[in-house]
Amino acid sequence: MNTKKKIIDAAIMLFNTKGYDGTTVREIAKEANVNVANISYYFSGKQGLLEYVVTNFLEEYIRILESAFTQDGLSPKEMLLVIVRQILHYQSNHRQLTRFFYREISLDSVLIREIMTTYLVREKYYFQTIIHKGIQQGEFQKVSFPVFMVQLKGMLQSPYLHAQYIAEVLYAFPTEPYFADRYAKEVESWLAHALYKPSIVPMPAAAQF
Amino acid sequence: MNTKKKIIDAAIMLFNTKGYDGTTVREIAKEANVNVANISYYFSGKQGLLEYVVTNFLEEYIRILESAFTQDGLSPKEMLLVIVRQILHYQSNHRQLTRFFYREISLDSVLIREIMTTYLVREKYYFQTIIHKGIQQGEFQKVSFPVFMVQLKGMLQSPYLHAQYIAEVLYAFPTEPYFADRYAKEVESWLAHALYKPSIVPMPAAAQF
Amino acid sequence: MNTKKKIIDAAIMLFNTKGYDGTTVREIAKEANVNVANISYYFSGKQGLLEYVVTNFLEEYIRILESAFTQDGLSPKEMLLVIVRQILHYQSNHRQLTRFFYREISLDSVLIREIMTTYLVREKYYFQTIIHKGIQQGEFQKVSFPVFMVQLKGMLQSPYLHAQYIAEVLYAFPTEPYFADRYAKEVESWLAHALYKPSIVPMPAAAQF
Amino acid sequence: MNTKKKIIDAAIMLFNTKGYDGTTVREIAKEANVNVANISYYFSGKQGLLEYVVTNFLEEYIRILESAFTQDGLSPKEMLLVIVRQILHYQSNHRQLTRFFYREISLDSVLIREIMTTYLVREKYYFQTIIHKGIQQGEFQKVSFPVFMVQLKGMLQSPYLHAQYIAEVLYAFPTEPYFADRYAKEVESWLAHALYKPSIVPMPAAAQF
DNA sequence: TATGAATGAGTGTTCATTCAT
DNA sequence: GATGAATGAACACTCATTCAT
Repeated sequence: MNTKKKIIDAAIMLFNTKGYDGTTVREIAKEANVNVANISYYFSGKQGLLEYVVTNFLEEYIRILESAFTQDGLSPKEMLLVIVRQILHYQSNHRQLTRFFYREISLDSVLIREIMTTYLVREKYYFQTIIHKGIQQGEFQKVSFPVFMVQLKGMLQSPYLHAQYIAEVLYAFPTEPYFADRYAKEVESWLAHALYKPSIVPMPAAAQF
Repeated sequence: MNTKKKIIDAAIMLFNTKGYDGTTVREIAKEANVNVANISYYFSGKQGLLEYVVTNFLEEYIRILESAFTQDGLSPKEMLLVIVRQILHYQSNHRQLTRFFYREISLDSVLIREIMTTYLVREKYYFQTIIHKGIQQGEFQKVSFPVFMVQLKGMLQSPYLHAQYIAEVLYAFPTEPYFADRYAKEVESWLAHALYKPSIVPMPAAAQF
Repeated sequence: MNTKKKIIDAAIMLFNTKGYDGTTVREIAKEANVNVANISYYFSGKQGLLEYVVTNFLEEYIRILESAFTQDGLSPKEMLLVIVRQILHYQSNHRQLTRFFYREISLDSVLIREIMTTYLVREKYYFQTIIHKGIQQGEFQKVSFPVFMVQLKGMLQSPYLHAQYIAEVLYAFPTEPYFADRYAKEVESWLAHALYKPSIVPMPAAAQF
Repeated sequence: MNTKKKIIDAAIMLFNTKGYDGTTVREIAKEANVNVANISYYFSGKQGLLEYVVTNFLEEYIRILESAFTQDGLSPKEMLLVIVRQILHYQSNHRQLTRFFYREISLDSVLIREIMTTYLVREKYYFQTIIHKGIQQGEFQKVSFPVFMVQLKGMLQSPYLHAQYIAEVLYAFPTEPYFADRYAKEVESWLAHALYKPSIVPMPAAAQF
């Protein structure tokens, strides 16, 4: 494996474990088994490494939204479902990066925010368009978009932000399919409950057991 | 205002804004308008200050659970509702502390975790007992407790973890009653949907508009 | 016991154990069970406490020299013997202070030196006068005074400077009479050998066993 | 000259002048004309620098003992004489290090002591073996080994511990050959007097003038 | 006399980064 | 590309001391 990749992997692992400020470039270099100076060489410093990692995550995240959004023949309901499923899937394949990202982005770091804003505005555009279309087409109820988005984000990020709590207090295993599937079902159930017109509300997920 | 209190307030503000590792004791001292040495004098160092702040938050949080739990004549459903409302209320009165706490606790800091574990285990006990009682009494459906807890935490914490996003991207105002009330209603709606027996599921909150 | 005395005792103990620079006023105050501010109050600071302690030691030390020097009817030989015995006796009654003093005085501290010089010059005067008188009167051989003084100081101070070494490596007990007496005899034996005219050289102490 | 060496030299000079605790790393760095961080870089901190310097001194010291000890054809008397002369010679070539070392070792620093003990035990072994052999072979009188060692150490170290006193009070010059030679002769004279069988006691050194 | 609160200066150490090789 | 040496700035913390009470 090449130096650049080794640095990225080590950085994601350590940023996740100890936070960005709590991680030193020397730790990253040691974990990656490369010389410290390479971090400045490849990413022009620690900040650059963070931006690289964050940007990569966001690129992929937006790609998911975009691809579902531009897919033909999908109703708003189906589109939303595809997005939620793919996001959950992508996140579970990049657990460390996801967890780090969701924690660190809430920091008021000016530099990170400049990168973030672009992507978050695009994210908002996609979701808002889908929701509005769904309401116009009568598929969705009239919901408050901000409230819906905050709830959705909470639902999607919670298993990652509480990864340690889940394992050490609840004794559940977020990495195993059972928990992930069960959680995904509940999210979809909430989605149906919160958005869909009453006529089409399915039985709550919990009631299916 | 006395020195100790000034330090605590400045610390909560800065920890929230820049994270624990991203905040220096000198910044805290400057913000609090006191001498740096006082932080070590009163809290035996930066780490001690963090522990003090975190412990205080948890004490209050557990007190809410405990008080609802020991209140006579409440059904599981009512108990849960009281708890959720009081937590949301307490959180909105301590926005900065709440936001900082929910972000920072996910870090693998050994020292913090020792404090955390005690409280989280107690928190689990209260919720688990309520849920189990509700199921036994036929008020609640049979739900997976871990999955429920992760969802609940996501719901309760999301407005704080995304405070900046809400303000700067969604242009909503989490500090104003409208958003808070609306959000609280949706959380209660989700709670009803996820937990209550189908027969008693109310119309979705969104449908009421 | 009053505050001042408690501070002095604690200071001597700690200065001896950890050195002057290695001891903090807070440690002294804690050991003495008094408030820190009292040290500044009674001795105008740490430096003042040191000077007080050192001065006291030197006062007593010079008093021994003076008293033997002004005693009537003593030959130089007898005078020297009285002095050596009394110094050894005084030192063994103030082990910690002695040990600390002999170590710390070699430091090039300007402030301490000002105090020291006065006393050391007087010390030199007494010894030099005795030695010269002894030589003139034919009791002593013609010795180099500086060389003699350096040797004498080495002999007198060695058990204190190597207190720990004696106990932990040689497994001897400098505090017990046996070692002290034996050591005193050897010092006197060396004194006789180094100073006295050949005709009056006694059998070496060691040969008496 | 390279950075590491420059730091060592500056440290020895300053440790000798102001003591270990009285010297700051910044002073060392300034004296050595290097950046402060280099001290941590090369010696992992101030304590490490001390250990490095002390260890080096002890290594050389033990080497002297060992080399005389393993030299063929030397009687105990000759062996002791060789050792004493070489130690005095080595010390006079490393005056600052010697002086600092003899002063600082008497401090009860735990870390330093761990290093010391090993070497001091070996030192004891060499001297004890020589003395015992000398007694068995009838060359030496029966002396108390601990008392002898304490006297010997006093004799060997005194010129260094009182360097300043010698210069500023006695107006002698310990660095010049005259004083050093004269002092060495007296030490050897004491050695002969204290150890050798009466039949072979030479005239006291002082009597030769 | 005696004290707890508070301070400014200075402590050893660690930081991300640079640069010649 | 990659490295070890070196740096200046910043870090948390401790120091002796002061002062109102």
